[in-house]
Parts: sequence; structure tokens; C-alpha cells
Amino acid sequence: MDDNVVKILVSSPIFRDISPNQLDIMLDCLKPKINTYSKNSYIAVEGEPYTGLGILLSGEAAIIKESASGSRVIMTVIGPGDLFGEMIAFSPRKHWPASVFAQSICSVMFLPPEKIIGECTHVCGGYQQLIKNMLVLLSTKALMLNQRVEYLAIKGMREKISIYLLEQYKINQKNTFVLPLKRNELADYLSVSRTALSRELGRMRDEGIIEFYRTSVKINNPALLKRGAE
Amino acid sequence: MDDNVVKILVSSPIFRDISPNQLDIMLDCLKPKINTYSKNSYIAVEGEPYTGLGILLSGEAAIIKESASGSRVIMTVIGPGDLFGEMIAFSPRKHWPASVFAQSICSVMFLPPEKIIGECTHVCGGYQQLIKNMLVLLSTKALMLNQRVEYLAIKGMREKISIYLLEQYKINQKNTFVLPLKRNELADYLSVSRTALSRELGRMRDEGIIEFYRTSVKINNPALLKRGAE
DNA sequence: TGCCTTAGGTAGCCATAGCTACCGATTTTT
DNA sequence: AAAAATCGGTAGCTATGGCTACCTAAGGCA
Repeated sequence: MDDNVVKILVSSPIFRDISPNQLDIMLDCLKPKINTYSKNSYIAVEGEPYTGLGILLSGEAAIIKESASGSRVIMTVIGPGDLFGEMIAFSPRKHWPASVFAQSICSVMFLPPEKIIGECTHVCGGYQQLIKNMLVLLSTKALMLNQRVEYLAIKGMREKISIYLLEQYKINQKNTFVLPLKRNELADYLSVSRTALSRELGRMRDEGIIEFYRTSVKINNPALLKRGAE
Repeated sequence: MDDNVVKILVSSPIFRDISPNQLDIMLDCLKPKINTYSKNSYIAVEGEPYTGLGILLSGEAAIIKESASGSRVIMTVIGPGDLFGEMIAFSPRKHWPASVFAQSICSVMFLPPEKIIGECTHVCGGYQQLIKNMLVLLSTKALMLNQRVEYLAIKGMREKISIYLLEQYKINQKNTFVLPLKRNELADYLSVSRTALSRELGRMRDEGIIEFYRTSVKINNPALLKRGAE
């Protein structure tokens, strides 16, 4: 196996805490397929049969949802070491729920999911770690989605913003901090329009609750902010 | 171990396809704690340290989110054999993200997550199945959440309804079918008000796209419905 | 049988938030 | 350094959808 590939793999969350030696032995068992895709080609197509847990080895790819009318929405952009198709790997579903599109030349490794919990398990030392990694990966994904659902289910703009800012406030433990998202991205995340988001932020500033400039925010009055979160 | 408890456990998704014999051996390894809770008491409190993967053995409990101001939202109601805290079990987070509240006398079994992937693994035959079950459980959960996010991210009422109905249409493969959710539940799921949902359904009926009575729906014009989904 | 609860449809009012348009500031490209 | 693209704030208009209120149909129960 190519040294460069091994380097990417050990840095990937799915092989976290697995040594290069162990990895080598495991790859012998797992017998993964590696394919390369030219720029602007499909790595996986929504609705078609699932081809296995994907690990992007090189290049950049986009996970996209295409509506019936042909409009495309980019869900995420992934880079070397990132996974895709983790959610389907162990579910009863056997078709891609979204498409994966190569935005540059990509090389991709596919792991057959049944191998991960398969017969080889007793001999390879790293397999237990691999399963643990998968469990951590899926748990984290589910938690992230769960939190997103919570944000999206909130009705008012003021509430969404307040809860989001309180969350960030809690994480940073300071009154002044930098948001991890730009306005556009934040609007997407909360599923509101950027202009309406800006407008409400402006109102909150006028009311003296917060101050901000671009992505940096200062919470002037946490109590008022909590009030705004209902 | 109580026969009744064993009966519940083998019917639980986490012990799916594990024989009562195997289960017995595994429980010896897992050393689960079983607690009982009186009606209207907390099984777990949001923000407090995680106490392990919960399996409800008897009674009925509600997963609730309480806002700072004290208002409570019921997320799910669970019954015997159902799990809670699956998402946190293998994640880095170590606190309950929601509260679990006993709505009747409840008896609950807690499994320490580290045991599931722990040292005992090589001797118990059922452990591999247990892990597989956990992976399936988490994948399915993540997929469900993912789909929910997709619905919630949709802006228009018409679009939400159209896409939801098209999904059901695809599942049922017939023009006439029964929705799995009552109006109220559907409104909650899509995070819209029941009245606005009814209003738009009425409009769609007036336009001849659909017919409905309570939870049964007939798609008159799939093409128009697809148009409505944008 | 009659009462009560739940489910669901309809209507009117109006606040919220989406959209378009525009502009200034900042960053990136050439 | 100029040009182009991105980022973000503001304003006005308007459609959408939330809310209250009310009413009818259907199911549950004594």
C-alpha cells in the first residue's frame, strides 16, 4: 500500500488510534477497493445502490442533493481523510441518499461494511478500535444532527439567534468571541435568510443586548439574551 | 435474572438476534445496574453526568427538553424495551442532553458503554451481534435525523407538504394511502402550525392535486404535486 | 343514550420573515 | 494598484404562515 495513502488513513477519524502496522494488517483483511474519479464526475449517485463506506484519499468532493427539477444543493464539502456514506453503512437502507461529486480529481477508498464487523475480527488487533471509532463517529454525527434539528424547529428569529449565541457563549466562556460561521453560513445553518438574520442582529444591537462586527460578537447582557431565548 | 426482564430484553432492538442463553451470559459480563423510579420522578436530568445507556424495562417515560424559563417540550415517549441515551454512549460528551421523566413507575437498566466494547468481548458469543445492533441503531437514528433536517430546512408550506406526500406515495406505491401521522403530529414533525397545515392542504385539494379525509390521502395528480415540490 | 374529549377544518387578523435592491467595506485576483 | 468578487448591513414591500376563535365530526365512556 502506498505510503501516502497510509498517511492519509491514519489521520482519518475512522482509523484513529490505529498504528500504521496494525493498519497494514487490517487493510489485508478488509480488501478495500480504490477508485479514481476525474474532475466533475460522480463518485456516487443519489438513489443508486450503495457501494460501501467511502474514504476520500485525495482531492475535494461535494455531497449534493438534487431536487427533481434539477436544482442542486451542496450539503458539505469534504477533503482528504474525510468519510462519506457512514450513515448508510450499517443501516438497512442500501441506496445512496445523496450524490457525491468530484470537484477535482479524487481518489477514493471503499470499505465493504460487512467486513468491519466480519469474521476477520478476532485476529486483527486494531479491529476493536475500528469499531469503537465507528461508534464514536456515528454518535457524534447523530448528536450534531440532533442539535441542528433543535435549531431548525425553533420558530422565531430572535429565539434562534439567542439560543445560538448562548451556546457559543457557553463554549467560549467569555463575553467576547468569534463565531465559527460567516453570516451566510449561519443563515444557512439556521435556515433563515441572511438579510432577515442581519436585521434581527441589528435590532438586538439597538436594544443593547449585543455588539458585533462581522464574525466577532460581544454579549453585553446575557440575562436579556436568555430572555430572548424565551 | 428475572424471566420477565429477559423477555423484554430479547425483544429490545439492542439485543436483537441474541438468544436468551447468550443474553444470560452477556448480562453476567455487562453487570448492568437496574433502578426503579416512582411516577413523576426524573430518571435522568439534562446537564447532569451521563449514567449509561438506558433500557426501559417497564413503565412509560418521556424524553423532555426544558428551556431556561421552565417550559417543557416532550420529544418522545418511550415504552418497555425502548432505549435512551444511545447517542451519548459513545460520544465524547458526558452529560445528558435531555431529561428523562418517569410518567409511571419505571424500572430501568443502565449499561456502562465501555463494557459494550470492553475486554469481555472475546468470550461472549453474542457481543459481536450486540455491536452490530448498536451500529444499526445509531445509523438508523442518524438517517432519521438527517431526513428530519431536510424537511425542516424547506421553506414553503406547499413544498414541505408536497415532498412529504411524495415520499409517502413512493413508500406506498399507490395513489391512495394512509398517513402514519395525525395532523397534529405531522404539524409537529414539519414544525409548522396545525392550522396553517390544514389550510394549505385545503388549497391543494381545491386545486385538484389531492383529496383527503383525516389521515387518508389520494394523490390525484402526481405531476402537479412534483411541481409543488419545486 | 348522552356526555365529554379529541381530531380536524375554516376564517380573519397581523406580525414575521423572505425577497429585491442597493451600498459600503473588505478580501482576493490579476 | 486596479479590478473583481465576496461579505455584510439597511430599507421597503409583501407574501406567508402563526395565532385565536369557532365549529363539526368522530370516538370513548359511563
